[in-house]
Amino acid sequence: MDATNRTVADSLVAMGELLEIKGEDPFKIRAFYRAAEEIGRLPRSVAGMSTDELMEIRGVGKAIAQKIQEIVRTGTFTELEEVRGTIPSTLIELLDVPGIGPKTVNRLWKKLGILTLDDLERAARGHRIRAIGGFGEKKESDMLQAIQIHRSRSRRMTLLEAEKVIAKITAVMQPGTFAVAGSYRRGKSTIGDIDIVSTEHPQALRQRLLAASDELIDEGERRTSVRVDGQRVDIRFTDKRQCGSMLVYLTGSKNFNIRLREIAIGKGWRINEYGIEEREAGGSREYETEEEMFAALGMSYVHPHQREDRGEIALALRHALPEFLHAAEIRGDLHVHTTMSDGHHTPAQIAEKGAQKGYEYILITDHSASLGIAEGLDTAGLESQRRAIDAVNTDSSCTLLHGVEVDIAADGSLALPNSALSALDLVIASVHGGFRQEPDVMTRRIITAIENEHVDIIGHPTGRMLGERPASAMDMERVIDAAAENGTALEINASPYRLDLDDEQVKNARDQGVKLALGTDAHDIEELQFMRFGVITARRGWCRKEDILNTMTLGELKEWAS
DNA sequence: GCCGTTTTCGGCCCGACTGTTTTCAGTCG
Repeated sequence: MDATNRTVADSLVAMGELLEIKGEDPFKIRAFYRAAEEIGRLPRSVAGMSTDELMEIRGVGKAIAQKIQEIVRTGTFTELEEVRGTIPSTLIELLDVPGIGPKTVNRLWKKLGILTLDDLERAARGHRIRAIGGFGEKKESDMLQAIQIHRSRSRRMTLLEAEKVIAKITAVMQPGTFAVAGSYRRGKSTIGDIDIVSTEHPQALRQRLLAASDELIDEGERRTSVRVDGQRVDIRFTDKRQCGSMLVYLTGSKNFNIRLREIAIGKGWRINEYGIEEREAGGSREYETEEEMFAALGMSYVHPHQREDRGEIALALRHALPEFLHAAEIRGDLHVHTTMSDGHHTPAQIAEKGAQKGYEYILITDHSASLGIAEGLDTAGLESQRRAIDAVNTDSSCTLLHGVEVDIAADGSLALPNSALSALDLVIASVHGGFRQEPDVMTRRIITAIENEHVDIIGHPTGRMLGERPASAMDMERVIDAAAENGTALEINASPYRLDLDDEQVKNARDQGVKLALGTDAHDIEELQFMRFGVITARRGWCRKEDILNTMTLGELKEWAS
């Protein structure tokens, strides 16, 4: 995201958090969060936008538009600094502790002078919390436990980690009685917790759930929450007749559900997880499937991958949702390593696995020699690899294309000469070091690579490693424009540790007519299965078949590259 | 603070679960 937009969004969120602690009007607070969210996903930089232009952004009115302009100029805004003068900013950290909200933070601060996590821990250990009205012993010990959980906070799961947790918990559930919902079902790149809908009886499932989990967080008649491998799992119990509304509710996203409920209000209805009620008449309807519920709202079915309130609801109401990419349309993998750099398998083994998967082609892209972390190929190495690939291709239903993943140096130059690159079928260029350059330097570095006529695809464009390394700061709008101008594709790196570009960047690139290339970055033939994560990310980025290089036939792909 | 196919004022999604102040506020998703 643009660095300025990040600053603006962060300031607006900080304002919201401080106002919550202050006890301001919840709707005013939500307005700040909503505006921050919209700014965060905006492809354009807000720097330099006029008040009128800013007010065209959803959730931005005159007041916030002026605050945004002030943040662009000064890095903050007057009201935020004023609130900071009355409410210590350190209190925001306390909001992250599970079970502690703004009201609690306010009282802890005013009554006990608690400003930090350490203050809170000392107060709880010293049994000073229970002295305030409204808090008892249980609350005190819960807080101590919550502080521990917060400190050892397990970061958000990758999709692979989420699948391990899901496998563990659903192993004790009866086949056909459950469905996984939540952000996993929507295919988000990282997952905070697991949500499951179950039609079993809570009491019947209780013992099995306990046996499969580390800890019971809480349980009621309709919901049980447990911890598995340090991660929260919520199981929501429902009747088969209400499965549809429960799945919609539990799948989210939150903003998508809010929009659905607003639509229902316009019709005089109320949506909840049990179905749709008529506000006046009091009648209610149940939906066994999601499809029936969408139909009742007068919309086409919205697939979970699109349920983010990014414009899909308006299209569904007009029955104008496009057909998005399907996994079956993928004809090959466009980023795979072999033993000739840091991969574990030979070209022959990769071709065999590709054939098993029904692929028409796989693009072999070993690292270039400059790269310190991996044994890379120089010009001579590429020539010998060409012979190895030709030999495999004489006898394989899956054609190996010869490419390279050439390193983009700090100044944007490439680690192999153009003469070597021109002999290849396709060239990926990627950044593998110096991730923390100044945004403008990084932007120019990538654009320089995009402008090289031999470069076909920019690999993992932001360099992020989920939970490990943030995306490099750069002006993605300029990168996308340059890719569009030069006909260079951007990669959707399908590795569950990367998923780079992310879904929103994919959508922005797609909207500008940039082609996207799906590559697993496999270093082992088992990792070719990561393609499914790339397909999901492409779908979340609203890609249709024609936006994706990998849906081309071998002939079309060669034609595109030449 | 935002917003408008009843509205420029008066709304703003909806419910589960917990602890504790026994009827509900706070937190969470």
